[in-house]
Formats: sequence, C-alpha cells, structure tokens
Amino acid sequence: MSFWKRLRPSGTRIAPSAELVIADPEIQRVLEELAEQEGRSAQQIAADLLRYALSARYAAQEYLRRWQRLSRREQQVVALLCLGYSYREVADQLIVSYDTVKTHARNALNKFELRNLSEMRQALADWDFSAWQSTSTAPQAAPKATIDQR
Amino acid sequence: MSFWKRLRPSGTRIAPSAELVIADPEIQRVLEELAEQEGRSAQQIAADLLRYALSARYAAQEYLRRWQRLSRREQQVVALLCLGYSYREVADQLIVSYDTVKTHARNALNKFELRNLSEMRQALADWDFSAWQSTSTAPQAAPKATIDQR
DNA sequence: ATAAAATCAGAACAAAAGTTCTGTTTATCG
DNA sequence: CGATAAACAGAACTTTTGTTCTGATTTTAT
Repeated sequence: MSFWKRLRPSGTRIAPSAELVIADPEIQRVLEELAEQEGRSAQQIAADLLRYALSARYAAQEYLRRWQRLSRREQQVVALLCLGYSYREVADQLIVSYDTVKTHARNALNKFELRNLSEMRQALADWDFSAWQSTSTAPQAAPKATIDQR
Repeated sequence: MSFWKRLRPSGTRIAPSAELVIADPEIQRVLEELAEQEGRSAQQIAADLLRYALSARYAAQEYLRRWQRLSRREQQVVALLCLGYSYREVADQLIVSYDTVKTHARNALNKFELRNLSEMRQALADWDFSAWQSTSTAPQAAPKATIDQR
C-alpha cells in the first residue's frame, strides 16, 4: 500500500524508540475479550484495528485538504447535507432557495472530486458535523475527523 | 460510552493476561511519525486509534446482524447499491426490472431500519462488497467488515 | 398437505437529486 | 483603479430515488 510509503519518505527511517505498549486497561480488556471470541491473540487484533484506523485516518486527510478550499457557504451546505438533510431542508435552514443549495453542493462536489451526495456522505461518513447543526448546543467528540466551524 | 460496558457484561472481569505490545514494526514506525508530527506519545495515539476502530467495529455489528436477515436477492441488491451503482445499473446487472430492484432495496432498507440509499451507503460505508461485484476477480481485504457472498 | 409468511416481481405516481445554464455581488491582484 | 476570479443565487429541465400499491411464486411451520 502506498499509504505506508507516503508516511515514511525515502531514507528517513526512524528507529522505534521504545516498545509500543497499550497501557489503557479499558482497551486492553476489550481486546482480550475479542481475542477470546475470535481465537486470535489480542496483539494480532490490535494490529488489525490499528491498520484499519490508520488507513481511515489517511483517507480522511485528502478530503480534509479539499474541505479547506470550500467557501464558507459551501462548507455549511456540505455539513448539513452530511448530517442527513435534503436540499430542501438545507434551503429552509439557510434561508436560500432550493436551487441555490444545489449549486453550492455541486461546486463542493467538484472540489471534492466526488460525483453525488451519496458518494460524499459515504466519503465523509465519520466526520463530525454536529457543530454545524444550528439546533445542537455543544459539539460532540469526533471519532475520526472533527470539522470545526471556525 | 455504553460501548465499553456492552462488551464487558457485569462481573466478568478478565484480568489482562500479559502486557499488550504492538510488535508490528510497520505500524510502530507510522505511529512514531504521527507522534512526532502531533507532539503526542505514540502510546496515546495508538490508544485513540484503537478506540476509534473498536467503536466502528461495534457500530458495524448491529448492521451485520440485520444483514443476515436479508434475503439473498436483497443482499445482492444492497451490495451493488453500496458499490455505487444506481437502481438502473443494478437492474441491468441482475437482469431484473428497475422497479424490482427498488422493491428489494425498499425491503432491505426496512430491515436495516434506514430511510434511504444515502443513509445506507453511509452506514455501510466501509463494508467491503467487492466480492459481490460480478466483474471483480478476487475479493480484496476488508478494513472493517467483510461481507461474504456465502 | 395446507395455511401463513417470506420472497420475488412489477406498475404508477411523487419527490428529490443531478445538470446545464445565466446572472449578480464580492474579493483579489497587478 | 480596473480586470479577473471566486462566491453567491437561481431557472429550466432530466434523471434518479422514494412511496404505495398489487400480485405471483416459493418456503416454512403446524
């Protein structure tokens, strides 16, 4: 995978300074249970999960860069759409016309290089846009990527 | 989070048998780099990533249960839809009518308790349905949940 | 063996999303 | 100060999805 290579440019090898120990007892316990259920070692499971999380994190990075290039209005529209609202509902919330929302969405999709809302919602599936929801009081913790309202 | 509680029912405390060490040098190196970039310890980052992956894994479980209750045809339709195909394209691939695909999709959505395609694609965003793609030769590795064709 | 339930299939119509335009207004840069 | 680009707004039209039906054909359980 190019992912690994990308994070380690050519000769900049870094010698692991120490053994990587997962000290959190909560995580340790959950992993032990999974290990028992699956008949694999906790180490093996942890490695798989870390690989998954790292690749998810990497995948999110490119979209994060593109997100920065959206205009304020486009970000707002994208956030609400990713929260599950329809064009009509977004239009009502932002007090602009239905067609305008679609224009912003289209421009945002172009900047993301995505083809439709479904793709976008899929790509940004675990970004936390709750801070963009006018009704929400306090933003919740984000699992992968939190998108600030700046 | 109820996630942690759910995985450890009441008194079934399991004493961690040994220290949980991440031995994979590849992962170790990437984590070290991230640690340097972010100014946090690799241990801390690994713990965060593991928490993320575990909660994603847990979230996938309920949908996995519901997936089992879909009929073969429904699974096939869902898989192709999640691969990004439209109703029309799925109909062409499965050689059934466009309307029939929509019926199967509707029934599947009901069983998933989801409201529309976008929600479904979002919910199953990192399931690997490549094995369902007739054109694919060999299934690829799945990051979170692999859905076999059985 | 047969009643009930699930699956598979589709029609008709309504709603939402997608596409391609055309304009204004606001920043930005030389 | 213009010129140019970006942002914002929307109309008209096409395609895709969503909803609500109806009705065959299996399975499944009693």
